[in-house]
Parts: sequence; C-alpha cells; structure tokens
Amino acid sequence: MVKPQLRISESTIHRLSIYYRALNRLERENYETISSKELAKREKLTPAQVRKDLSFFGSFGTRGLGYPVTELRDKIAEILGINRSWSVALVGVGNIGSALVSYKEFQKQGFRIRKIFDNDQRKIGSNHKGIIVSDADDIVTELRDSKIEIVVIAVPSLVAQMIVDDVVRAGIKAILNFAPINLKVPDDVYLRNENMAMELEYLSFSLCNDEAQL
Amino acid sequence: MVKPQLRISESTIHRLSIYYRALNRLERENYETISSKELAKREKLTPAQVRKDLSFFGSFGTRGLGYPVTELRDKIAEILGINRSWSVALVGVGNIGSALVSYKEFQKQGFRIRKIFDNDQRKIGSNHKGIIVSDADDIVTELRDSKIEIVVIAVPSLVAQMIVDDVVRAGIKAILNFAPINLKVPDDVYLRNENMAMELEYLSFSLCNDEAQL
DNA sequence: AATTGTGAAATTGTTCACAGCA
DNA sequence: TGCTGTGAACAATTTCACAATT
Repeated sequence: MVKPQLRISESTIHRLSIYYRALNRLERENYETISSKELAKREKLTPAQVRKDLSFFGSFGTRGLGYPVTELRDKIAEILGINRSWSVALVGVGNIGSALVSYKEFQKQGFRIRKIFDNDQRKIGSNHKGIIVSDADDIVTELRDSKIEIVVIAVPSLVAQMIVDDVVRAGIKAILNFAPINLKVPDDVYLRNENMAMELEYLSFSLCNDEAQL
Repeated sequence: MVKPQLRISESTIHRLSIYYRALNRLERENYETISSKELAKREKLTPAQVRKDLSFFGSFGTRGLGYPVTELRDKIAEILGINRSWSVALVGVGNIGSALVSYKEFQKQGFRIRKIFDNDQRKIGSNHKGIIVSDADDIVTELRDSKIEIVVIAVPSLVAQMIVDDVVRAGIKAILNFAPINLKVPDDVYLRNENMAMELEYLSFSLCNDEAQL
C-alpha cells in the first residue's frame, strides 16, 4: 500500500467506510466492476468525489472500465485496517453496552470484544456471550498487559472521565466513547465520540426549519 | 428567533448540540456567563468558531462579558427544536432497539418513544417500558393517523429498505436509521444515519497510520 | 467509447483581526 | 479593559473539465 503523503480528511475516511459497505453489497450482487458514476449514484455522492477519495491512496481503477469490485473492497479494507481483527474491551454493560456485545456489524468487521468491565456488583462475574464481566476497578491492571487495542466506553457521563483516565493509564491508544460528554485524553490517544442523540437533534432542527427550505 | 437567511452547515448544527450539552453542564456548575474563549477551550474548538456559529442565529452575548449560560442554552434548544417534545416510533426491538428504549439521553431531550414495531411474533404484544410492541406489518395504518413525527429504524439491513418504504408511505418526514445501509427516501424526507461501526473503522485507520503522523 | 486520475477552479468552512460596545 | 460580532483573508474540500488510457 502506498502511504499517503498528505493528510487525509475525516470525511474521506468516512466515505471509505461507505464505499466498503457498498462494494460488499455489489459483490453479493455479482458485479465484477463498478464505475465511479454508478457507485456515486448508489451512495448519493458525486463520481468526482469517489475518484478523488480513492486517488489519495493509489490508482485502483482501469480507464474505460471502472474499478474491480472485490479487489477495491479488499484494498479499502487494507487502508482502513479492517483486513485483520482488533481486540476490543468494553466498559459498561448497561443498555448500550449489552447491545454492542451482540452487535453483528462489529464482529463482521473484525472488532472482537474480548474483555468486559462494569462497576455494578450484580454484573461483575456474570457472563455476556462467553465473556465474564470484570470489576471496573481492575481496568488498569487487567488492560496493561493484555492485547487489547481499542476500548469502547459505554458508562454514564458522570463516571466516564474517571474510566477514560484509567484506560489511558493502562496504555490504550484508541477509545470509542458513547457517553454524551467531551472526554479529555492526551494528544497521543485517539478518541472518537458516538453520540446517538446528536442525529436526532439534527432531525429535530430539520423539521423545525422545513418551511425555510421550500 | 431570527430566521437564518443563509444555509446553515451540518457542522454548525452538530456544534450547537455540543454547546447545548456544555451549557447544561456549566449551569450545573453554577456559571452565570461564559466567554467564547472558555467554552471553546472546554470543547476543544476555537473561540472564533463558537462566535461565528452563534452569530448565524442572532446576537446572544454581551461584549466584554460573554454569553449568559442559561439563556444561551435555552436559545440553542429553541434553534434545535428541542425545547418541546417529539413523538418517536421505533421499528425493531433487537439489541440496539431495546437499548434505545431505555436510553436516558433521548428522553432527557424530549424524544419520547410512543410506538414500537417488530416483525418477530415472539416480540409482538410484549411490553417494553410500558409500550406494547405492534406488528411491523401494520406500520402504514398505525402511523398514518398517529402523531408520530420521527421514526427510528433499528432492523437488520436486509429488511430496512422495505420498512423505510412503509414509513414513508405513512407520511413520516424524519427518519433515523441504524442499519448499516444507504436507504432510499424521497427528497422531502429527512434521513440521518447512525453507523456505529464507522467510528471504530476510523480508530482502526488512525492506529494503522499512527507512525505516519509522528 | 467509456471511464479513470488529476490539476485548476469554485465553493464551502474556518480563522483572523479589529471596530464597536458594555 | 474585555469580549462580542463580523467582514475579509485564508484554508480545506468539492467539483469541473480534460488529457490519458484501455
């Protein structure tokens, strides 16, 4: 894989995720090649954008023909780093945490939940899909010498900063946070937020400003 | 409220969501006013961005002093349309659907789940937080004359398009989709996607390209 | 003939810098 | 003096348009 020289934008990466899913679908539909035009149409993007996004990473297409579906899918998997499996720990098995343990899409893309933590005595020791829930107090020691690479935080906002501090102390460099709060982490730690209320708020805004757009 | 003349960008709206949560927190910490500088620092943004975002909707601050916390919070709630309650229906009470029914953040912001649908016979008729699950086959008739304004889709990708077609047929204009697939809706329907795997993929990409950034 | 890959142009979004006000 | 509100400058992203290739 050619290492990109310039900084790749967040939106380009997000669209790679979209292409990846679209290409999987195209493969199931037995397409062998796909043009940027057709791919863009399916995902409501522009052909130029598809081509430019991909061009940051190399030349994967054939002029006059388009892109080879399976090959491009694999190339994107390689770029995103999902052509392998990742060891994930989950902190918090409440509503959202439990849902994530069974979320098929994570497994399908190689994100394997291998450890679960909670601070609720009734949950510690219980079994979730074959994993015994550990005490959240043991996060630092349990993670420090583990092979865990990514931690998903699904605890209430009030305790999220405390938990994330422990996770960072354990040397984890990638965190996905579901608590609706802005967590502080050192510069060398990657933190992404997933706030499910935000998209609902966007819909609410859209509905309220509907007439303005007509 | 002054109606904005120009098109407000998606990122501005998302930041309004962020300001809203930050202001709630500041109110709990008994702040009366907050400067763009301090607010930006807390949320890792720039002061100019905070001021510009807010300026699209009016002048809410006082020069030399900053913004009144509670007043600005309420103003933003008004802009986002979350100073009221919204009637929401949920389709699919699997892993994610069940988590959403109990998700506090939705309720706190006025998103009230009033109807639940599923196509699994074992789930139809069962009770989730006081709501009896209806048959997904009845979506069109049950939604058409209801007061439901927003529909959340948490069904497997394979059936999501079918479901969304029914939802649109019932006259719903705002849909939040959790299925990792690009759904087709008419132009006058607002559709937002929440794809939880995408942020994990972003982390995966970041970890893979880590050395490149040092 | 069709479609990629890509500089250049256009557009959109962010930051600067300062006038204006409390 | 301190901080907002905002036009102008700048930066990033998207789209255009076309040469290159199969």
